Amino acid sequence: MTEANIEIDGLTPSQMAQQADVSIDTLHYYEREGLLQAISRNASGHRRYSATDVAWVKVLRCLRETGMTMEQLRTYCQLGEQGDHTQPERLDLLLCHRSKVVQKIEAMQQSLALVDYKINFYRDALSKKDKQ
Amino acid sequence: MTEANIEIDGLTPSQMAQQADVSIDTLHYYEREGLLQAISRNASGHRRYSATDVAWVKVLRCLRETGMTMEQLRTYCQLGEQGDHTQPERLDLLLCHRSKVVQKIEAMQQSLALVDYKINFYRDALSKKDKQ
DNA sequence: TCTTGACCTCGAGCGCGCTTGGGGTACTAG
DNA sequence: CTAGTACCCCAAGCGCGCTCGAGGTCAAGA
Repeated sequence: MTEANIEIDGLTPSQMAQQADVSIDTLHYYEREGLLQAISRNASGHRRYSATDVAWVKVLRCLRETGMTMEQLRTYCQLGEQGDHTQPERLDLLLCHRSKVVQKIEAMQQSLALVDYKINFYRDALSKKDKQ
Repeated sequence: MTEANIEIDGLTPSQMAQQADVSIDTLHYYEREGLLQAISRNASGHRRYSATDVAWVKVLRCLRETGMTMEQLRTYCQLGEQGDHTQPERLDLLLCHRSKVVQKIEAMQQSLALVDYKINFYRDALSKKDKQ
């Protein structure tokens, strides 16, 4: 396939994997787990991903990397499929996630402070040694 | 054992677990993995932890929670045991970890921005619906 | 004396999020 | 016609960081 008709045909699995920065296996896994809906197929049954799919997988990765579990992600997807009337629940889910992310960032920053403290300790110790 | 002689005898495993906010199993695991050195024992072979042990486990947890692997933690401990001449290596290890933590915090903040974007999207959508 | 409960050791098991292996199909270039 | 490559599906496997279970010791309290 040439690059010319990507917009019409969609991305091949390997192109998609590259664009979304995940492995093909992970894409299959997400599909199995209900995180990706109705990926279109070409005549020979091979997947063809759309630009929307790319964007969605990036969102999924973003949520995953900030600690959202597969379970929660599945819930979020299912709510999306049920239509606009689930928006309040989706908002709740995101607010809940948001607060966890904020907590994590704060925890990381605290830990960073300890790491910095230790770094300074070693720097001091080493600079004193140098002087001797 | 009364609380009176903790300073002399050290903390029991359950006291230690509570203080350091980890399970007894985790303490044993860390010991097995070489992250805790020479935990003292009482006459009947039961562990008695010192205040230093508490502090050290807290450091370990802090590093673990910011993504340092058991492997790296083990290296760090082993360097510590080898004496002061390993301080430069320990400093390197912490600097390396520090930069990873900074990266993670930045990634989390980026993800947070996306989550906020989506939160605002739902809020807008819902407030528009309310007006109708 | 008996029970209870906290501790001991060792090895196996678990949960999560992928990842890999095996066996098959389909299109393309030489 | 053949080889190569990209894909398909399914089920099993893996790596990490714990966590649990079984079977035993020990000491205090009823």
